[in-house]
Amino acid sequence: MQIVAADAGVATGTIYRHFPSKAELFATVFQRVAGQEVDAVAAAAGGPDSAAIRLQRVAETFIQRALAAPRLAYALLAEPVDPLVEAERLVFRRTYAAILADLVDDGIRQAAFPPQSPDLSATALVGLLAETLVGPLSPQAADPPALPVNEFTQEIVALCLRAVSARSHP
Amino acid sequence: MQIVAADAGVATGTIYRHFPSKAELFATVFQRVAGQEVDAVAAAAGGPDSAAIRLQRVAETFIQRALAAPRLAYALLAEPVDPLVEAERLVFRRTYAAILADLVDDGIRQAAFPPQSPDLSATALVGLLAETLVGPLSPQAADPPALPVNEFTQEIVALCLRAVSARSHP
DNA sequence: AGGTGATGTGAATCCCGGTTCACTTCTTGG
DNA sequence: CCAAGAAGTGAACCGGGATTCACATCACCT
Repeated sequence: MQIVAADAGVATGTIYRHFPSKAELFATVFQRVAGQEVDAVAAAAGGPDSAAIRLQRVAETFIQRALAAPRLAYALLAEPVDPLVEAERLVFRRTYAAILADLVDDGIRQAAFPPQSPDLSATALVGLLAETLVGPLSPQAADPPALPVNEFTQEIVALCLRAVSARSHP
Repeated sequence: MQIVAADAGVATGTIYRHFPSKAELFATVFQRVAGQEVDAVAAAAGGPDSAAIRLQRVAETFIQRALAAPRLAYALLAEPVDPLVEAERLVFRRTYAAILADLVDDGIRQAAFPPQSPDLSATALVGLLAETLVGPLSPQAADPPALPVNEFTQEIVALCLRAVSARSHP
């Protein structure tokens, strides 16, 4: 809190005129920033295109934004935080999942995707995206990425699309 | 530490005869327990069967063990922990990923799976499994599961298999 | 101008639980 | 049976950092 106050150019006590506790301050910040990310992804999920195309766009948006702001993405996805912030993170992930669930639902209705639980598939996609990104984002993991960014993105997109699409050989 | 000591029937100081700090004690416990889980999954990954069948077995093993010991699974996968334990968790996830990467690699060589980065796909599978399970495992989330256990398991297995398998319509 | 409430200040407080340590008790090899 | 070291004890210590609060300043209204 000392550092936050100094950074903001105010005294420590001043923070407590606006936020009841460190946890709530951090949760509020998380909420705002996460909201912007959600908005970007929600925008990518819209449009008149097929579910597959929209899913591709969502995944690309998610990945590109994460790679463009790795520290932020790491904070939003994986950094250890207060329980109150962790609760906010859960909401954040659920919101992503809700967007994806709608998308998957559309795909099923268009018969582009086979029957499946939209909620479960959406959750799986969130986990898939988050886990594949946490590696490269992790601040100390400075080892050079195994794949060039473009290939990396396309691989993950392919995984997402396959996961919810029909297989050739059941 | 007080509680751990009381639980173990020893004095607090005694713990420090065996472990240099709380973090290292917890990390050691995590390591041991995680090791058992990894062994179980590694066993499921072996055998003479096709990569797809083995992947199915791995996923089923992972899911069933998690659902059988939800609290433990939650602790291993998602519960907030000391940084040192978090590092152990990273190793744990990487170990799972390594097992799966071998499996995916086999599948590609058998031409059962299309070309893809085994490491990336394996990481994706770990994320997919972890995220779909964290919901039901989360201790406070006592809402009745949307799907019966069997269907839940089969859905997740299907997602895993599809994610690494060929699609009918590219 | 004067009063009143909101806002700012930052050193001091307070709390919490991990860790220590002087002492006791057990174990083991000679 | 006796050192001498290992293991056990638990009350007290201690550090760190979030939070408080008595006081100063500001903004705004009459």
